Amino acid sequence: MDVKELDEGAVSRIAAAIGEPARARMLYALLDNRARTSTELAMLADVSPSTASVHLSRLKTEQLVRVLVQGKHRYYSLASPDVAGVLEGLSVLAGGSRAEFVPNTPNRLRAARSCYDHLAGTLGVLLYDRFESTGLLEPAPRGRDDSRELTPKGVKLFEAMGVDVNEARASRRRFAFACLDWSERRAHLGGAIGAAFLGAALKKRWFSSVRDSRAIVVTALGSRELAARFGIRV
Amino acid sequence: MDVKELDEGAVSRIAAAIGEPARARMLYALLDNRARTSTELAMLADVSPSTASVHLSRLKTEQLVRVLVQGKHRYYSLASPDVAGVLEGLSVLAGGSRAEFVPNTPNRLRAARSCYDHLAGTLGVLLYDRFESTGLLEPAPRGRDDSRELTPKGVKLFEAMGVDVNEARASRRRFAFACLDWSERRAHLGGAIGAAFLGAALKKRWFSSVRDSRAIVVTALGSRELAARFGIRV
DNA sequence: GACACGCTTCGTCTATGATCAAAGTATGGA
DNA sequence: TCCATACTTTGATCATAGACGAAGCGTGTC
Repeated sequence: MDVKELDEGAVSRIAAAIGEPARARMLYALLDNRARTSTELAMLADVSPSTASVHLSRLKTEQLVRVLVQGKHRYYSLASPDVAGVLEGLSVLAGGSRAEFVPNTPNRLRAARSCYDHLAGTLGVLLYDRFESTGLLEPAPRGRDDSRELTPKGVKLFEAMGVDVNEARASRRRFAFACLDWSERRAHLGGAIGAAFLGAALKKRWFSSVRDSRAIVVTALGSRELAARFGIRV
Repeated sequence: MDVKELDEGAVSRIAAAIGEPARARMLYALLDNRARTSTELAMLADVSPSTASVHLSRLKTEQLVRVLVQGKHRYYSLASPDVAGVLEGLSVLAGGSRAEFVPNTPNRLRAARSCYDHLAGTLGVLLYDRFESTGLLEPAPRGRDDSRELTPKGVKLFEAMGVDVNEARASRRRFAFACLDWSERRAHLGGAIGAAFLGAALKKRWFSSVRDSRAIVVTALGSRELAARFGIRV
């Protein structure tokens, strides 16, 4: 705990805000990192628009969500990765005693997990850093601050490993963005291209997902290929 | 999210259990990793014993606490490090917009934080592993499963760096135990000796604490001393 | 200006949960 | 066996919060 005395009142208000089933449904609906309108969230939470409005007001007051007003629409999204982290932590608790299976492989090979459908964790962060430092990834010329774009070199290498970059680009979701990793406190690659990368790596058996877990393991083949193609040693 | 569909009902019940101020006070009182009796928690939460009993029953039902019965006493403690992690996450949210100051030093020098009063985070885990692998730390011959003991070699090295091992042993708290680090999912050194180690390292300026944060930075001196005395490179 | 849509606010009703005192149960010590 | 202590259970009371329909407000389109 920080030296400052904790305000349990603030903590309990936040927890209570999450603790109402309708609000919980709204928050978890926002975990996919998309903004949603009040009406959408009302439907997802299975409450009337007026009820949803009051709930969203409460979530906003507790700084769990933020709202972007565009004309008559109000787009709600999670306020921060910290909020996502707490929701994730709570979902781990809700998962009960199903302890995560930890395979008997070296830790460095396991320090990854999937974040929704892309790679997070220590490995995800490492790969993101290397993509940027080796000139495969760069800030997108326009769009949100965290938007990213593949360089021509990056397109080439991703295509070479089996990622259909154009398909990822054509996707309705964001192409690439720096998804702040909660546990690592740094960014990993989110968006359609992040998902495509993970999908291709799994398909080529560079990575292996651990059963009943979001943990991702790098295979021996994956180590070799990442070193040879991307200059990344894991 | 795991492939399995999340049970928002379970999540909201857990969050609601935390969300009542009296229960929140009890949970945070348990964050120091000590077991406390029902009567103690009633006082800490400022409610009557009967109210406390009902609240503790609720926390037990949601698997946030566990109870050890000894005679007529019931000792409550947090059920798991995951629970502590969620409480920590909620306290971060409750801290509001006071973003953690991130100094412009290499990440590997910052990957540590204090857990209560001992060292956690990546560095804490690394040190723990090295203490064990270099024969400074071993499972305690008796006591709880997670109890640890310094070997004679360990005592010598800790004394040499300024840690009063006997004072730590005489402390009313546990001497040493494997404190499961939530973010790293592995153990770091908890207990009086863990606190003494961190205290000595700070005093000798091997480590430096980051203002307004629980982050701990390894100094250049610290890197050298850890390498020379413990064979640990960070 | 009129109309439709998205969303908020208001008023009301109902269910739920926190509270404690009193009574009950289990344990330990004399 | 009796008494004290720790804790639980029960019953009653009260406050709070979630629910929605109706009305109101702001925005966009024609």
